Amino acid sequence: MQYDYDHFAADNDKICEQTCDEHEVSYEATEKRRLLLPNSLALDSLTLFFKALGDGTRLSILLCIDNEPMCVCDIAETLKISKYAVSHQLSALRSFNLVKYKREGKRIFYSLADDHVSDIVEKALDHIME
Amino acid sequence: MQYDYDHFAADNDKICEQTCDEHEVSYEATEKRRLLLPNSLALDSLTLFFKALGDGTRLSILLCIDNEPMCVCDIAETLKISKYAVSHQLSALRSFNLVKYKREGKRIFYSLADDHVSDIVEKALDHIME
DNA sequence: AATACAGTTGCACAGTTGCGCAACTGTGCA
DNA sequence: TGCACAGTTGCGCAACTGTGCAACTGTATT
Repeated sequence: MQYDYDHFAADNDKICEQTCDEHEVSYEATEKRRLLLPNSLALDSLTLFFKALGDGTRLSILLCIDNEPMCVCDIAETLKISKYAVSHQLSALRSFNLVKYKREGKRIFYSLADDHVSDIVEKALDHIME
Repeated sequence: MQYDYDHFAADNDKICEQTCDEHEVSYEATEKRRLLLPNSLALDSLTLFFKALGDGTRLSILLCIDNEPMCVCDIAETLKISKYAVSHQLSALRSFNLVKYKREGKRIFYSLADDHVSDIVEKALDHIME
């Protein structure tokens, strides 16, 4: 997970030959959608958000701790993946404010940062199921 | 965009030493959530769905054609990216049933396959904005 | 103090992804 | 039929990503 905020700003100039005639693109944006114009910061945040969910390991970790706070060790055990993978991905999710955590003795319990993730997963699932 | 449906099934066995004691993970899944157990097919579809949205080019294409159907050429012009990039990414979005299209003369007009995408983007935006 | 366990992190590397290019298909016009 | 435009696609490469390993930190127990 890298934060390529300048991915878009880069070389907008040297676009190859594209000569479609009519460019009266109306682009009537809604209030919110106006924030998501090309190259906007909001678009980048949104991309990063979906990118965070767009990985099997991260997504199953999120679903895993949605029920109840869990420690790294139990997450690894439940999902049958190594503690290294879990820890790496939790650090990615942390840097994204998608999870919160608190230490209890030797264990560190992770849980979802807020309800948005569950909501969005739910909605996405509706889409998948048609 | 690759369809690594067996990514999870692979080597579940050789997990490294992880010896956290209590594994009474209750896992009280909701009706829908039950579909998303680790290694399930639904989880993979969900991952692929978010992966599709987790790219700046694809996401801005989707937002672009959300307002009105657009041809490849105009999308490229509007977003200031090459027609190759647009075409490659549209093919990814197509293979995911996120867009539909119809030919009109030489042009091919792309539009969103359904309303779910807009909804989900809207919700995700709420999350981003806190 | 020493030991053990839970978790993190920098590095390395295999695997993946995005897209430019050249070459292609499909459509319409002269 | 030939040409021009709109769009697609296989290949290749640079850039990125996921995770195992070794080495580390933090906490608790002896």
